Amino acid sequence: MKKRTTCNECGNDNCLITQGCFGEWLDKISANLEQCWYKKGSYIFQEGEPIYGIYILAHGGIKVVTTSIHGREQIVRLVKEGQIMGYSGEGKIHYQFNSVALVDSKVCFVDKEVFEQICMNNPKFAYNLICFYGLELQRAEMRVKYLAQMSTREKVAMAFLYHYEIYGINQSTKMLKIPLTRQELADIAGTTAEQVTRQLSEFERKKLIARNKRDIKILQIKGLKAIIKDYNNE
Amino acid sequence: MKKRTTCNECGNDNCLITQGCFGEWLDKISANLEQCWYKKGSYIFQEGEPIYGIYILAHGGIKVVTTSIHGREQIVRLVKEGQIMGYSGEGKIHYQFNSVALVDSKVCFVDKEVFEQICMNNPKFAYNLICFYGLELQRAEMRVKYLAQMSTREKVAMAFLYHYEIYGINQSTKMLKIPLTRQELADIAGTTAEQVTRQLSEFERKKLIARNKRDIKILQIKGLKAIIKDYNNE
DNA sequence: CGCGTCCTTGAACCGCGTCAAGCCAGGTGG
DNA sequence: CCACCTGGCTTGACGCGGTTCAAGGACGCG
Repeated sequence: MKKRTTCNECGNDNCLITQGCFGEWLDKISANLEQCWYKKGSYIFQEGEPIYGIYILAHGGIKVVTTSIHGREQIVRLVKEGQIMGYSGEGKIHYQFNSVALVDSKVCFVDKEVFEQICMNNPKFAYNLICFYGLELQRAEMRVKYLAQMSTREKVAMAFLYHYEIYGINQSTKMLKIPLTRQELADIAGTTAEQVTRQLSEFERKKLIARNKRDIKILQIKGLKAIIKDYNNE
Repeated sequence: MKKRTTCNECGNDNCLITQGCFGEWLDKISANLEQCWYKKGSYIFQEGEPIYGIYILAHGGIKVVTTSIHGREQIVRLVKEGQIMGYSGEGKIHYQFNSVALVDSKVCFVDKEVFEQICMNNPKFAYNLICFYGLELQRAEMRVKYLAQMSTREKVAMAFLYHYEIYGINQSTKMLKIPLTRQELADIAGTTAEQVTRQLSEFERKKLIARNKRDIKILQIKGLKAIIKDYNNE
């Protein structure tokens, strides 16, 4: 087991905790935090399990995914470092989704009651969280729109850009930081792996991307965005 | 212009404000609240407009909708009385959606700065809002899953149940409280009005619903839910 | 080397979106 | 009162995009 870090030591600038909680509260949270490392492919939580608290992704990458209709999977969200997952207010008491590590990941867990206390006593944290949820909700609503109405080509481009926005690229190689399989891209786009392959071949022919074995390099972000007529980033 | 009501007089049990704010804050909010009545079909806000604050639906029904890809519209959310719409944290400064009254509606508006103050000084309100957003986010993510993978029949059943869950039925007539056109149902389901008609005929043949002119009566909720294999309400 | 996994490409089927025509109810005006 | 028009609803026929099925290649691992 690797070494445990406190919130003060963590150094993750994007963490909602360290951005919104200060002083003694940081110590209190650190004392009540559980940290776990998950190997690539392992589950953080699964559909149907009771909800005991929230998870914060400290390091790595995670997909939130549903075991799904007609045997297919659907990735409903990609989680970025510092973001929260698995909490849903007081209404639901069981997870509706699975959460799977895309790469080896470090995750912090906060108990439900502690979480409520943090919200009630750290207004800055609560406000930041409200903003985060607001944005995430908008993103989800945009995805509702996209999935409902786009052609396969647009959806694949969209999945690609979504992945790029969340995890970014390795500056030196220009390759996507966290590689996804064709099937995983299809699970984001809401289509099949075959269609993803076809569209990627198409994109390569148009010099928008380059493929080296299984790795993908983005050549023209603008070209990809142009595929989706009304894509907006702002 | 109809009479203005304060938060103390409003009597809406579901309002996030009255559930989470108390005493002098209720007075302060009332003093800073703008109330407007919107006729059926008119816009509360439109895509591209700057965001000055948040809207709370006091009475009526509202759809959040996008002018959309390939000329079609997509309803991304139905808003219930007491719920919040139009806020998205500090990142976005323009609305990404249109908001349209489904029936004559009364809406309260709170300025951005006032809203931030409310969040920072009413922990109960902030916590409730976090829970609300968490639930709404889950709902949106479920819709991502549904739209991406369901057949048209399932999507229409889904749209129907969604509408039913949000606005409910008139207890005496058993008709849906807020009637939607075929096109609006299609805009929820992510399909066309023709498909909605076909599926409704099908549902009628199976005695799941009854149609009287344009009004729809639900006969068997369970039957509709059964169409969507893994529909869960909990 | 053999096996499993992932990727790629082609071919065939079919669900659903599109187009078109007709129906019904409500509104308006003569 | 009827004639006419308009907007929403219904149903049928057609064609295309995308899913499915199948076969073969590339790569990694024991």
